[in-house]
Amino acid sequence: MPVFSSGDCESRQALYCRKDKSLGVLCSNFLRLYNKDDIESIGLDDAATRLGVERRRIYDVVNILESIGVVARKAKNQYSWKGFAVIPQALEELREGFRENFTMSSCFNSTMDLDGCKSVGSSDLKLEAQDFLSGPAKNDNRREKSLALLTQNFVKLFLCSGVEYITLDSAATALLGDHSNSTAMRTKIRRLYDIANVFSSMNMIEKTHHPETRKPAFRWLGWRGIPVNGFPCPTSSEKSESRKRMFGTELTNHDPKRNKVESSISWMSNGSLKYPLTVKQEDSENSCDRSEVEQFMNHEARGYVFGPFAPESVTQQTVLAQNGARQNQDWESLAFTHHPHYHNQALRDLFVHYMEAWTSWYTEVAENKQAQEVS
DNA sequence: GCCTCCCGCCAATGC
DNA sequence: GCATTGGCGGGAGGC
Repeated sequence: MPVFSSGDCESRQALYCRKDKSLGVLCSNFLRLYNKDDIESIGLDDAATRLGVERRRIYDVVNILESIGVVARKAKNQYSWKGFAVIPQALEELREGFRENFTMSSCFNSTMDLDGCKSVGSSDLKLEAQDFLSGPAKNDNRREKSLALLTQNFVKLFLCSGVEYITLDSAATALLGDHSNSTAMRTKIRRLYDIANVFSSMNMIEKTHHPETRKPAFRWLGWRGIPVNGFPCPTSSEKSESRKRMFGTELTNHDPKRNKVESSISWMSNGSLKYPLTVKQEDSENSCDRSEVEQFMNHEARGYVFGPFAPESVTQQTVLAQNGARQNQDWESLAFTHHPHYHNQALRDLFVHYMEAWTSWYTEVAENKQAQEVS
């Protein structure tokens, strides 16, 4: 008997409800089930039985989680639970691996690409697509197309390009390398929806709209900790979205203004590509604005409140102990580790300015808090 | 109408 | 040869 029964559709027991079957919900349930100290190994058959799904679906979730290190394959049918603590390191490894063999040239002026096509906008990015696609040798066809590798490359798109919003069709084009094959594109986009569902349920990305094109797009949130009580902290764009997607639900199209899929990528003749990006800007309504930082810092000030997925080893006291003097240093090192490494000088300067302002503001907040505690 | 993505077929791979 | 793994795309739910 499944451990987790249907949620929204419980009253419609006999009726089929697609939302209950989504990969995002399954991922949430999977994490809830196995995020425990005493979990050493995860049996796929056991997981399928307890979650009430086919084994095939467990493979999807496990492959995606494995690509960011949350689980690791031990043996046939057996995975070990690594936990959420490994995610920052896994993300950093992806970034580092990317940096080693990736050449990127940012151009923030409206330019012409090599085959003469006008670039999409003022903030375009040229990527050497062949360098970007990391993974096994090209003749290893099956592995090359694996969900795990696709997941890692999808994450790299966010981590290493400096883009804030990515549409799935542009991601598919970037990762596929051949946008003329419509069947392959559709398949790739299907897989990206799967990945997006899982990451969204973990609050690592959010579905929103590209501020320029208004097309459905995904915004990278990164690993910010465990969702509070099963629901993530609202982000700035969530606040501005009139219709909100709740944690653990699917990413079905809820945009009242549907747009026909059209690739926003123009390809260069040498295989390089351009795709629209929105560079993180301080004054952008969708960027990590001050209120969002405040909200994030508020969590820190009183100790992060872990939700149902919280590692049990992380106690409130442990979290509190991390506050105080070490906090600023930790945030700085975290920021250093995870900040985008812009090749563009202007962007780098902007980021440095942003970081300095943030650090200064945080120091002030920390000092005030300390003063309050003393008094 | 069409975006989203579940479902299960079946080929590749492992034992 | 059987079991496991997982790519793939048809087609239907949902907005």
